Amino acid sequence: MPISLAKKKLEGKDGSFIRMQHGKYEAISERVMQVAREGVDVLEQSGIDEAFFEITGRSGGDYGKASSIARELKEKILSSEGLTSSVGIAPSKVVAKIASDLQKPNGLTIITPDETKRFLMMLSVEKLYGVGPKTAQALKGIGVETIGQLAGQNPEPLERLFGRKLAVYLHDAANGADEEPVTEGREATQLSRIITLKKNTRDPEEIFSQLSPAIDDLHSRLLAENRMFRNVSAIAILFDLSTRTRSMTLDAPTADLRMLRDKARALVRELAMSSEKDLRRVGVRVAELVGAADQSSLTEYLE
DNA sequence: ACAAGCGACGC
DNA sequence: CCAGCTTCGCTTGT
Repeated sequence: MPISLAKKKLEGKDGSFIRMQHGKYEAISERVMQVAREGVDVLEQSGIDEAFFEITGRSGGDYGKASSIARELKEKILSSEGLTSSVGIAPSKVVAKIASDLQKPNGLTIITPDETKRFLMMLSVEKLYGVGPKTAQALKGIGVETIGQLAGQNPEPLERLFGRKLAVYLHDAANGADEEPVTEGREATQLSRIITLKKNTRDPEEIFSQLSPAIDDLHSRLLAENRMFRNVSAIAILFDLSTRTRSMTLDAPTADLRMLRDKARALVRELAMSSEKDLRRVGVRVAELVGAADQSSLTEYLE
């Protein structure tokens, strides 16, 4: 059954993409999402300034109705926050996403099920969400540059090139057969901080001292969210932009700052000493987070 | 099954 | 474009 979806982007009144301090941006984005939530069935925030909406229920699958809903939404965001937004309505998330990018400042683009195939056909494969430079290059290697060409490919050779998951996704998406549901946002599964070193170096002490404030910052974020971690990583980006990581999993989740600092220090040391090249950026990451609402799962570890 | 490491993508 | 931050899939090893 056809589904209507939309996605919006925060724009200034003049249509320019707004830039401002981080906290402020997040606060505004949150208010916009709040406004939007009232007018849709399901809202899936993706990134700071975008969201997918499910409005099949409210529109009854009628694209005319869907477009009035979108117009109301845009109007509400404009009057309450002074921001324009660009919206795409389509039968699937992939197509809605492309549609929303089509007319940039203050746009509203509708692609009905009938139009979907034709709409996709002539577009470059890079327009597909999930297809970046590497995948596009690989596709070009087998003579595929448009979504139409991709739609006509056999799944098998694609699978050899890209693996099962991506191959199936590419095939479905190109054929407008993507049926990814719009899902309410989940909690983050990992948190990280990364910094750029003042000078490229591989001296462990120097690196750790520059990383130190970021570790503390990460920890306060954890505290603020009342969550614990069970996995710690150190991340290094070398001068040639390649990435190295060292990670370790703990026996049980913790939120202890000392633990975080000690593990991070050891991991950074390992990274720095095993690297043949100087490091350009370093970071720390915590993963396998368990939250306050999830605190009961702690008992599972103890049993 | 789990852990570690890497790379690609996107905002 | 870059920096900073997420998420996911794949591969290898135990």
